Amino acid sequence: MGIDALDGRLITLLDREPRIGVLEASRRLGVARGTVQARLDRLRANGVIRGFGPQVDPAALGYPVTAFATLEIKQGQGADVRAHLTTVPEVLELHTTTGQGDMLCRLVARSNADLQRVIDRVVGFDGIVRAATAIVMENPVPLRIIPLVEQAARDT
Amino acid sequence: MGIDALDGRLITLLDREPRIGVLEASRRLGVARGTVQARLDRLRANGVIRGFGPQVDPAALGYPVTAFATLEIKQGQGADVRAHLTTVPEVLELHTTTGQGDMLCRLVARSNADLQRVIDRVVGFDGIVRAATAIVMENPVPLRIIPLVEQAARDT
DNA sequence: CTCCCGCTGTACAGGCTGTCCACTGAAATC
DNA sequence: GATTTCAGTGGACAGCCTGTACAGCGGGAG
Repeated sequence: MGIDALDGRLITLLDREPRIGVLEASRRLGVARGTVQARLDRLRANGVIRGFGPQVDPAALGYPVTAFATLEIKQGQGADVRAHLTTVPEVLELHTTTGQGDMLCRLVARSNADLQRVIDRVVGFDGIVRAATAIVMENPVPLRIIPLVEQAARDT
Repeated sequence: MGIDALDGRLITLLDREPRIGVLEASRRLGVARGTVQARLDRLRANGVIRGFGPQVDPAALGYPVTAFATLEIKQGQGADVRAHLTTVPEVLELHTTTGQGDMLCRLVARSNADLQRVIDRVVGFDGIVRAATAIVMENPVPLRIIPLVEQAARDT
């Protein structure tokens, strides 16, 4: 169920150079091509690797502003709020968290001014009682997974 | 600088089926292969597509618990705190936000009990004054980008 | 009206993928 | 100690895709 050192090295390698392909990866790792192929198949089957979709940068799309909004939800309105937020393209992510009907969502906007429009659209819904927004100024640690992969590989 | 409808369709297609490759994509989109190749090159050059790295699921690695922690930082300790959090593998993401020395980070852990260990490690650092943690219960909208891509393509 | 740019269709060589097989070595089982 | 099982190895094959190049075409900009 976990991953071993070879799995870890493989994932790390693919993360750094996704274009290399199975054959080149086997050369870099010093194993047979079939081994890499089998490992990859297993990692995908186990759900460890979900896929190799394109990583799109919202900033390059014209949405350089990121914010996190904490939403307080009226009792029993959870499903409606979820459905509402799903329809807003600027909502990149939504979580329900511990606490009284709280949700946390990640937003992007074209500018600080545009963020106001997005927030209005997000909170302009009956089930939402209150919202607190934190605008992101810096991103010292962009979403990463490699350190965790190496930790998981070490634990084996 | 923006993207057009074809770019949008291409990104959406690659997001759904990353394995298809340039030739198959050109067939699906009804354009010449060279066009897809040129579009992809441009999207990567513009930074719209950062890469095609593997999408790893922390839960499948043995870290099914996610939490968000808001940290209050002592004046002038920002850099030190960043350096500290960078060394914690369970910190997947770190942002500095508006407000007095506030940071927001995403954490994962092996269990709710293990989350305590992670939090202790995160906040066990001088520059951190206070921490508030919200544990994720559900994830109704997983990190997504396609709706935004389609919106950006429409705006052209 | 003309230039420029992007798209098309085509061509070519090279390399990679998917798949199969027999062999080896080590760990687990009896 | 002998055997079964499993993962990895090295090799082979056909098929397809990639990277690259080039000439022709059409529309938009000047």
